[in-house]
Amino acid sequence: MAGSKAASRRADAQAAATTGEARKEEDRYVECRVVLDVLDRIGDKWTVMVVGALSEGPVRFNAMMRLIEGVSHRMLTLTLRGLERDGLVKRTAYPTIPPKVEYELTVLGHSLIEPLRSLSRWAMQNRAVIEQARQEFDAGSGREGP
Amino acid sequence: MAGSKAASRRADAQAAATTGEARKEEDRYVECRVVLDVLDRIGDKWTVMVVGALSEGPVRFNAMMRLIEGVSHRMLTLTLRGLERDGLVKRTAYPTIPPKVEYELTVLGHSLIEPLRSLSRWAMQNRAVIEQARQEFDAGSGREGP
DNA sequence: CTGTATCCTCCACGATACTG
DNA sequence: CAGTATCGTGGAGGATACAG
Repeated sequence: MAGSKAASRRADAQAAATTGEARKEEDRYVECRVVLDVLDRIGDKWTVMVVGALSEGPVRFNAMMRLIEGVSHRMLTLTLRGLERDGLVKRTAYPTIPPKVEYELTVLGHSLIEPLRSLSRWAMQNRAVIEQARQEFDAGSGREGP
Repeated sequence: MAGSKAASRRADAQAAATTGEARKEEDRYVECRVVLDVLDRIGDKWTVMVVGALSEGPVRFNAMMRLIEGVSHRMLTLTLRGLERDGLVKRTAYPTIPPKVEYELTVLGHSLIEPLRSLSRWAMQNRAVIEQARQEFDAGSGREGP
């Protein structure tokens, strides 16, 4: 059957752009790409912590440094740059001495919190089940015969 | 204010376990850990694709290999192991010749799709805004004076 | 205080080959 | 067909030093 291979999806969809089938294929393809794109950003450990830290208001650079505990100077900078680039975080520099820079979530940034909470809820609800599954798996792997 | 540093949260919460303040602190700490734990699993590129591939029914190993396009033999195995270990995927081996192994989402695995869709929706709704933000950022960085 | 650049380490992942 | 083991490498991320 044509179109079963991901590599050919775009071509297939283009060749038969009017078909409902092809549109569905193409939609799934695009959706996957987009989700992956988002996950590349927010699936990152530090990004989650930064968003969490900013969720209740503006925070200064050094404050976050202390708040997040374990993040390196470099990674915090990079993470904030990434978020700023994507329009999720607003950076405000006050030209004082010493310099003072505040970071805060944009409207877009805040809107991300909701779906993130969705994941959070799932995680909290199922952490016990998962933990148990892990233990059973680790116990069962290696001795299933005599 | 005591407890502002993440490193001391556990100790603080323990020391004043009955305080509402401390409980809130501790809750946030645990929630963060748990979300990070989940993200370590599902934030991964291949994991998302695997869950997607399995979302509509059981699939055999080689079928996924072809379905996912780009995943290596090794990574697919590792990803599936991880998901199986966490109880998100069920592995069924038929002792035929040649061997036939089917993977499918467990109930727990299916329940993950919902929050994943939540993210997906967000991503689809805001991809244009994000893309524009990126272009503006990339354009603005480097020439903001003359 | 905030930001950038440099070096260096380590491990995640792909390629490959072998077994059941 | 499915799974495991081994090796080689690119790049992510920490440490550090310096600049504005």
